[in-house]
Amino acid sequence: MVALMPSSRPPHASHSTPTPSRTGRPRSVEAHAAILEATRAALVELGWSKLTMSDVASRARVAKTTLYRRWANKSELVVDAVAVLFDELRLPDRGSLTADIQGVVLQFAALLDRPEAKTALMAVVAESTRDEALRERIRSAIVDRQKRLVLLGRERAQARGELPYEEDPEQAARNADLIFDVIAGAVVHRALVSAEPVDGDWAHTFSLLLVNGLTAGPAPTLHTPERT
Amino acid sequence: MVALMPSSRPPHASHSTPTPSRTGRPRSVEAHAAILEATRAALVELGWSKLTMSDVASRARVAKTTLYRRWANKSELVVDAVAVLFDELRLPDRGSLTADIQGVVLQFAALLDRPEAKTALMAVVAESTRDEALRERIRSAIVDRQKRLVLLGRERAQARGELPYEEDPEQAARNADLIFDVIAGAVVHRALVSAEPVDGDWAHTFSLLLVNGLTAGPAPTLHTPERT
DNA sequence: CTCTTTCGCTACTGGTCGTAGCGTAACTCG
DNA sequence: CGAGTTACGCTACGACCAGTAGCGAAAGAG
Repeated sequence: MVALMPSSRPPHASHSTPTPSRTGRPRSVEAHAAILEATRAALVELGWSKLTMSDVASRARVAKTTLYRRWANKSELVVDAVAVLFDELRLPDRGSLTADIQGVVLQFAALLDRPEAKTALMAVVAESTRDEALRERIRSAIVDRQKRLVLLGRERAQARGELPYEEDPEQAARNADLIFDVIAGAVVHRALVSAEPVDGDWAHTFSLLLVNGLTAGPAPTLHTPERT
Repeated sequence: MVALMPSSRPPHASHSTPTPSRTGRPRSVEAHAAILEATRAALVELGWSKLTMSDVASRARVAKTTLYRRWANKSELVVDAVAVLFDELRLPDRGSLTADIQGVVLQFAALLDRPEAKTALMAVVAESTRDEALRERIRSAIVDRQKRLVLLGRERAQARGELPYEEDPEQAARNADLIFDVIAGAVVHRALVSAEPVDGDWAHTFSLLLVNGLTAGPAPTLHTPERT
């Protein structure tokens, strides 16, 4: 995890620095948890744009100043509040790569159906286009953590003989990133932009498409063609 | 187009209703264009979160009240301001489906690299999770309009014999939607969430993956498997 | 017991949203 | 040309929010 042990240090830390300062009154762990919980509750009721720091503070029975001592702004707080939801994602072992992908797609869709995740995710990504620190926080707290699902899925598929083992580690990493962007991107776009349901049917068709693409061509290697 | 002829009517219209009211002073077309232009400029300089209606008004040399007479809020204004950018997308005819997809992916990536598109797109989608009217406006002004690219690409591929003709029109529509979500979703995720460059190499590998997926299995038909 | 840091509280500045009310400008119709 | 209708620019306003400052008190560490 990233932000469960409130590890003080400079103004706004909340991740990294496992054993930082030692003296003085420690930050309250209960308050930390209460704030994140209150943030999620406020997201459900109010959504991103109408969520206010004062409201979160009063819900968490905490002074508004305490919020600003721990998070620089609304975006960073919301990232931490929502990040933990994504850690609930699991890769089911259903016997085939297609079925595994379908399973995780449905889980991801269920997560995106929760109002607090729905409204927060896109908003913080939007903010991150103009905030390097926020982008890094999203990456470390959410995105990079969930790549585990792709890596695990590939391992299983390789063990089953559904996917070839890749020799070049750089190539393997690029492919994992590609698969991650395709899966996460497609589901998010379907659920939030197209606003159409991600049901078992869609998830199955999509999984089939992806697995076909992965296994048909002999592992698409890089060509570096001319641009536009 | 949707919002070029400022077609008055009730408080906030700006799309639909081609020839509505007839009497009274007509809305200024110059003001309309100036406002959208000013909105884009403000997005470039300030980004979504720091963009204010007052600022847009003064840039467009227009009273703030005029903005509110035409758009209900910031989100709707920004959707109209940004929508026109997406109409510049073209499907190049490069001789093969893979190359065509790669070309449009690179164009889309270039569009998402523009600060005004980058910061606005995710923000309005985030808002739309709690605003049905806004969601509909995004759909009609941006999303549905760009599905033309998928339909055209499929037509060309079918003419070349790269893709089979689909008999069931419902099935064909579902597949087009799927492809649209996969392409747009993957590119957006790569560019804005993973924040990694969408270069010719990535676009080519992705296109290969997608085309393989489309042509390998005999047109993935729906199975409707059990959920989760 | 002292030092250090966090805490809750109050108060404040600077800024935004969105609206109301007014007199004026522009256009249509008869 | 005149009457009716609608948009416009302007000013002012109320409500609300972000983020900060300064205080005394509390909670641990050594």
